[in-house]
Amino acid sequence: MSSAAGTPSDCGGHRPWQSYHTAYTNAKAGMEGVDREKVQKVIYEMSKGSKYFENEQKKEAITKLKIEHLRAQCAKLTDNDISHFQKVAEKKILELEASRDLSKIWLHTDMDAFYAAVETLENPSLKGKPLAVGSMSMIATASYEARKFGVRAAMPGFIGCKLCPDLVFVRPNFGRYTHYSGLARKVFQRYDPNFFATSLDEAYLDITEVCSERGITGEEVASELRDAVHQETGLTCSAGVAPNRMIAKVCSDINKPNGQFILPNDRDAVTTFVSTLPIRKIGGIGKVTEQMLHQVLGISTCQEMLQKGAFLCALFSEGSTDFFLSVGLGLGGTETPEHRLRKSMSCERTFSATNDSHLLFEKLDNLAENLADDMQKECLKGRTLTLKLKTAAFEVRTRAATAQNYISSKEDILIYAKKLLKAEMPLSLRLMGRVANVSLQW
DNA sequence: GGGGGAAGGACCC
DNA sequence: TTCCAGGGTCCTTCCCCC
Repeated sequence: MSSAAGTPSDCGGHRPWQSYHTAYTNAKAGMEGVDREKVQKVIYEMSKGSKYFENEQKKEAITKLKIEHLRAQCAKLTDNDISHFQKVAEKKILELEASRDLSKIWLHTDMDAFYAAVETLENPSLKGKPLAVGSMSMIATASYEARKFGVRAAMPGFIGCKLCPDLVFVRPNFGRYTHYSGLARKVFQRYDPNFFATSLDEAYLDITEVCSERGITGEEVASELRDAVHQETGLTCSAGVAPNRMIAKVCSDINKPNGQFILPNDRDAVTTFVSTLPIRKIGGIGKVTEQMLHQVLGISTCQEMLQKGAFLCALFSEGSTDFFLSVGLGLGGTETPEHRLRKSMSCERTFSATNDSHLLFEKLDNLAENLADDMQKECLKGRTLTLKLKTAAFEVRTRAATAQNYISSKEDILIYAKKLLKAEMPLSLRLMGRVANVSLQW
């Protein structure tokens, strides 16, 4: 059995931890020099045998089936099919290429280990310590000192403790983060009044105008902006500058923390950049898509999307294909999207698993109250009430009901939520939550 | 066929 | 000791009804 290193056939061998990939296995900034193998092993040892682990395996198996299905479809393609789809792909690539816009300069900023940095700023005694913002069940952000041990966001705290016994925990304090986020956004505003934030610590700025008005380069704007953010907040951030948002986001990660990377508005520079760029770096390509593209078509880098264009056209929907080929060409959004309204509001809580129906209905009552409060604060009403359940085995179920009229009160929410929960009884749950498809009340 | 509703997933921070 | 979150968006598939 001598297959190429790193191929799927390595799975399930004498080093089972190598095939156990969680959301946080992927390398992140600050994780260089971490003994990946050792970290993997700890994660695996602490996870195996748990209900969570079993559910992950079940999901893995489903992904494998999907991959098998795609491979079978691929094998069925005749030479005729392939040359047909080759033409389709070539036409599509030409169209996409024609739409390339190199006239805009986009900047993506990302605060460095934001929550952890804020906590350290507020409590200097934390400085230099491996810090996790979160709890034993989940880490929201890890400081760079903690990342050296393999600790990172989206990892449960108890595993973080095992990797780094001196890990210090701080509970998230969203009020603080919102405050500092506001200070940073004031700076962003000076460079692009229409900037848009994607979270408390990330934003996209169209700096085309500042650059031309002040006769400065994107690089100069980036360092000036990062200085200003540091001045105003005491926090550092990283930045990426590129002709579109997709690439700018990738660039902001390259010299993290407290760094920047500039890609010039030049077609060759962009295509060279994506020629070796791993597809997983692209926003929207996650663990599953990465596996599918790699294990079915052998695609690892963005450029390989173009080489396999015919197969992408043959196997995936038009929307997916357009996206994949755009990635291959290094294309991304260049126009500021219009402001979008919120589409849903939700509230969910995890608790120790129980099948006590009295307790479950009590929790439902609390959730309904919280959700109603939140909705009324923002003057929102919704029509579709979705009850989300997570069983003791980590299986997620959603059950939805649509009301005649728009609702927002606790009582109205409960009418539908109780009905949906009753229909599922009896069962043992560890999480309950609700999502309401909302519409703005005028 | 198309639109709306329901269920499930992928993905992001 | 603890034992894998909570807030979103968008997409696909299926089904029903017009």
